[in-house]
Amino acid sequence: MTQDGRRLRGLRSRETILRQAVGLASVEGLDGLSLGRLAAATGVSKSGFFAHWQDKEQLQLDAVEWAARQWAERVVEPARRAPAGVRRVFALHEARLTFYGDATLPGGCFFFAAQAEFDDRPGAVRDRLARAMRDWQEYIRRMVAEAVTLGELPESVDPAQLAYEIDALGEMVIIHSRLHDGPAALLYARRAVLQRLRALCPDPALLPED
Amino acid sequence: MTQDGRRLRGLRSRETILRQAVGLASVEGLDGLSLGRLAAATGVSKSGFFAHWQDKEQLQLDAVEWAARQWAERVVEPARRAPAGVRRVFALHEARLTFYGDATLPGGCFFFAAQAEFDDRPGAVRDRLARAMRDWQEYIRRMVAEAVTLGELPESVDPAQLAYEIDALGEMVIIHSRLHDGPAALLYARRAVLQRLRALCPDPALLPED
DNA sequence: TATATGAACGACCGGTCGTTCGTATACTTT
DNA sequence: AAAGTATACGAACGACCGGTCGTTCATATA
Repeated sequence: MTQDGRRLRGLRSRETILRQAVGLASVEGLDGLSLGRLAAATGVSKSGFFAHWQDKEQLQLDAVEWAARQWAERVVEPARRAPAGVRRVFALHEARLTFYGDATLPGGCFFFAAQAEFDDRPGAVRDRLARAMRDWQEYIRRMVAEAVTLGELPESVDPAQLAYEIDALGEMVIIHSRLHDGPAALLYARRAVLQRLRALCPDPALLPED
Repeated sequence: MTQDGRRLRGLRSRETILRQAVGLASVEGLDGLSLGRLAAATGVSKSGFFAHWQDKEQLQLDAVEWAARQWAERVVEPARRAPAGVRRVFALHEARLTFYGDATLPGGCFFFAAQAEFDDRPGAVRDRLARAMRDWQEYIRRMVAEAVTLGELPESVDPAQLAYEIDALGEMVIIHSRLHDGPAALLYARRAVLQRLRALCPDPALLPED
């Protein structure tokens, strides 16, 4: 397995293409993104794609994979630096809002655009997106359950219920900020989850006041 | 300006086309919907559309109008039968969930699909969708403010904040139910708003327990 | 040095897109 | 009855779609 400049070059452009694809897909959707426009944006010829992927769907699947990795690095990982329990739950929510606020992706959120597009379109991409959503939802639930175990949230809390609320309040920032409220949507989403957690937590001092 | 049979026929097919267009757009998006598929679904020839609309964008704008009227009839209007105040706020939320649960539109929600598609695409359609969203958000705020006036919600409530929460928790039912939770998403959304309102309301007995 | 391989290209395929045009027909107005 | 108008059609358009093809070039291996 010696070093091969060709493969290295290939990996590099593969990475470049996927990064561009995720960015563009956050705006135009994963299917709305055409190979022609992606080619223009990356400087690669349209036919050059097919040296890396056998068809558009394979590229889409790899784009989902890339976006999932980015989400793990930029949202999940930073939140792990907060102490376990209710603070980590809120840190997860805040990390997402920071990710949105930083405008890392031009369209705001890859998964929002992709899921809205594929929720009614059966196929491998939809299945992969559904899995990503399940994993994410499952992760929030686990953080909530951990907070319950630590006594920082009451036993009466249903982790699935709270996970839905946190995700919904966070995700809708995309539409609201772009189409209506502007940056205020970030504040609404932040405050909604914060006050919800503070109301539940036996020791609200663990969380910021506002 | 009598309604001759000729014009009547025109109005009828216009209505048929718009109904179909809104239904299809709730699945494939407002732009993802192609005139060819719309023609196949309505039995009208592709070129026949141009007797009613000068181009696709005009049809899209009329589709938004049609969807807004449907929303007013199926969501806003039913909620007006509930007594003003916090009960009407919750009735509004419940009417939306009923609309979703009844699967009136095959894709769940026209506005969700359309807004996710157009939030980054400047133009007349985006502006019209933004106005629809502003009106809807404004309406929720007014209902919340009314509840405050009636003393059924505390003065400390920020109507814009609460309106964001109610809309976000309701809207995300579309993605969650289709891609992840199934019907449970409806329950999560219902309970989230119900408990939020009950916690705020000085007289929780105005609202159902669960 | 000779051979093999991966990356990338330009040209081109059949098909679908939104749109235009000319035409036919049914109804309304004069 | 004649003229005008609204509805709808089929044929055809240029642009773009995803995808295939044969080829070139740089690099790696024998």
